[in-house]
Amino acid sequence: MSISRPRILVIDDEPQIHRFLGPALDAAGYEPLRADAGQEGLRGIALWSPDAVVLDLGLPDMDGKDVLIRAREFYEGPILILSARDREAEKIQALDNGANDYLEKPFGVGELLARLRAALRQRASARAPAGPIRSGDVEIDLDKRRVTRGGAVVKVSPKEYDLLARLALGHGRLLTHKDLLVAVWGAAHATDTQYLRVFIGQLRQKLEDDPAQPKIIETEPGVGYRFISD
Amino acid sequence: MSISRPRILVIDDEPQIHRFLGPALDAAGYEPLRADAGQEGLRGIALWSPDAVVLDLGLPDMDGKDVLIRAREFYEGPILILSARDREAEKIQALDNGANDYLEKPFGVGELLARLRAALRQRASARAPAGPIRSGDVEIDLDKRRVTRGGAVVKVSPKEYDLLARLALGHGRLLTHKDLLVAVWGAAHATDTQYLRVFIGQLRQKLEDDPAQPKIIETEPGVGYRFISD
DNA sequence: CGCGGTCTTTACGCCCCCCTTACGCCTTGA
DNA sequence: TCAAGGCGTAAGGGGGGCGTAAAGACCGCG
Repeated sequence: MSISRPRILVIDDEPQIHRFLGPALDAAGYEPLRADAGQEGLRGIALWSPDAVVLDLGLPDMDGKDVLIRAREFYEGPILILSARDREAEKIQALDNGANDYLEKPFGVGELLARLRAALRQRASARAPAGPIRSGDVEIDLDKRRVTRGGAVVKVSPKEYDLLARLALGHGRLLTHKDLLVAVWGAAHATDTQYLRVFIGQLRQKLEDDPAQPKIIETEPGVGYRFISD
Repeated sequence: MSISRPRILVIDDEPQIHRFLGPALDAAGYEPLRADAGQEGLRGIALWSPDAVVLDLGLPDMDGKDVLIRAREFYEGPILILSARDREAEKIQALDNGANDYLEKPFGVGELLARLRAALRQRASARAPAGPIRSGDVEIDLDKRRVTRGGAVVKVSPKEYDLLARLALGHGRLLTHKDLLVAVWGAAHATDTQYLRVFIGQLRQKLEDDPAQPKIIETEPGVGYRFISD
């Protein structure tokens, strides 16, 4: 059983949805996260790796269907769809695109929470272990959004933290340049690998014993980077 | 992965439901099983261990809610609830009693099938992912994109890795020169077999005990190469 | 308006990866 | 026995990716 509360990312452009869903999730023992558009939502999934996602299909910047498809390329957790429309074809399409459930608006918040519980239940065993991620004397506490080294707090800028968090969530898996760029800078900068070189360098200066011989953030030439955790 | 068609048990006392759901499931590639009452349904789950269950809450002999609870004592597969009533409290109760999904009647058969696919899908993806591929003391972890030999990490370049991964995925099958060249270098270099000789040689230098007597990557003269896995 | 921190952009040297060429060995068949 | 072709190995050169430094741009703040 994890110590921290399950994180639920709500992707919706309507403020009133957030206004009543946020407190409801909070009261039900979850930690609500908020995104108001598709791009922001995708970055939220990549950066925070929530335990479940609630996605409204009607978004201002991109089609909710595409958000779903893109999210499924790297996210395996439960995704619940909200939609005002009740066309059956849309339901079928969403479910076949990887959605776990589909609710029509207006919906009862009790039903939403119940469906969320049902979706989380079957993923319960597959949940990522909570707590800080360690690599040598470096600790990354995703809940507190804090990085320490040998117990002392390391000052990291927002972008540095986002990049480090995304790497740490990989758990030794290789993350491609594109993965990292899209997660931290958005899809518009998916090829600006120079950003990565600069920020990876800065992180190594702050975290590695010998930045020229990195042991925490490894380079996989031509492909990407990986975070080595204990 | 089962070869036979997924078995779907439908527990419902209304003949017309079976009459149109049975053929629909059959046409969608499933093997429909039928039960007309609660007791019979529970026996069916225990005897046939279906891949999923569709359960109507309105049954003649016992409350559908109790069928659900009893079923969950020994059955872990997906259970979809059907119900004529649309009381939210009933939905919540059913979902919290272990149901995976809940549909109100009347429902579209397309939606039911889509929700069934969604429920079966995440069950399939919950299976353990394939582990690393082994050959002697060499391990190739396709998930982490990492190659080790006797536990130590082996440095491989992108092209070397692509080639090795393609070979390893063959699982002992012979892969022709053309197969490998197209996979790694693209169709434009489908005849540059010298590329293969060089890179196969480099891989053998890094992986084989005696590169002159290869045991991991075998040569099939004039045809191609094969990867020998345990 | 000035200032500090952060992000972006440019510049540059180094190293490694990929491709290429060369050559010797082996097998095959005339 | 000799020629031919496929295979394996070695070595070098060109190009591009990587790391690093540092300057310029863009904030929020006082």
